[in-house]
Amino acid sequence: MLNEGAGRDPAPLFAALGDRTRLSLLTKLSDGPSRSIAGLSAGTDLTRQAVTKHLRILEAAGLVISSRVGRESQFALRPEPLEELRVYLESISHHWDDALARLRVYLDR
Amino acid sequence: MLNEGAGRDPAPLFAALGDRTRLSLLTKLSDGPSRSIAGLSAGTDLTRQAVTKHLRILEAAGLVISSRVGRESQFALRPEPLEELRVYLESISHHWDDALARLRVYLDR
DNA sequence: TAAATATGCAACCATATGGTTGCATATTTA
DNA sequence: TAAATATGCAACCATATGGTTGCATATTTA
Repeated sequence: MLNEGAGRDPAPLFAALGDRTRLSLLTKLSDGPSRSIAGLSAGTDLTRQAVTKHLRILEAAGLVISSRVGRESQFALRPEPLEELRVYLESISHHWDDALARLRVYLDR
Repeated sequence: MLNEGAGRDPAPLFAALGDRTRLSLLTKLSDGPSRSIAGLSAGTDLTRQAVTKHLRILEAAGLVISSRVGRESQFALRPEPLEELRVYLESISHHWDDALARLRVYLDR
């Protein structure tokens, strides 16, 4: 059986990524330095408050970090969890490939 | 700006993975051949109906495929979407790394 | 200092989500 | 054929989720 891994439960992380708006925010933040809430809200059809909620969810998942700079809140990407998930997905795929290989050996003999 | 990619919107896929029960089902299915609903429900503290709902969600996301065999429904993993997501996560991380590199060049000059 | 800008917080809302129970139906198996 | 097994479908429920509006507060800027 596939080891669930030493890391934390990946489900909440996937859930944090399971929203178009949040993926879009991460994409914007992957583009360069940190941005303010107003900056991230511009161009969206959502209210600033809605965007703020999404940012807090991303922050709770560890996908972004925020810091107050003057009157604005700056958000920046934290890529570590993305890497964690990448490894996790890879482990499932590999485990599946191994299982298929074993099955093939079994069928061919 | 990071290209959203030629593939479909990854948000629904992430959402499908954003649940402990569903991740656990995928893990079980990555272990080997297909299993019936009853087989997948055994050992869970959920009802068979709840597990069925999760399986249908995974199926709608393309993460598993089902086929009726006699009186039972067999479910098997479909690893392709996992690979898609892996690539997607990788692209965000890479994009971020590139942005950081550019920033560094800018600061150092 | 007064006006403008950038947030934070709370209360509310409609709908989605994760589960359950109850009952019908299709296949096997004794 | 009768009992057991494996599902499917529907109706219901409590709570989570994604958004909004309204108003207060902290910083800048003119």
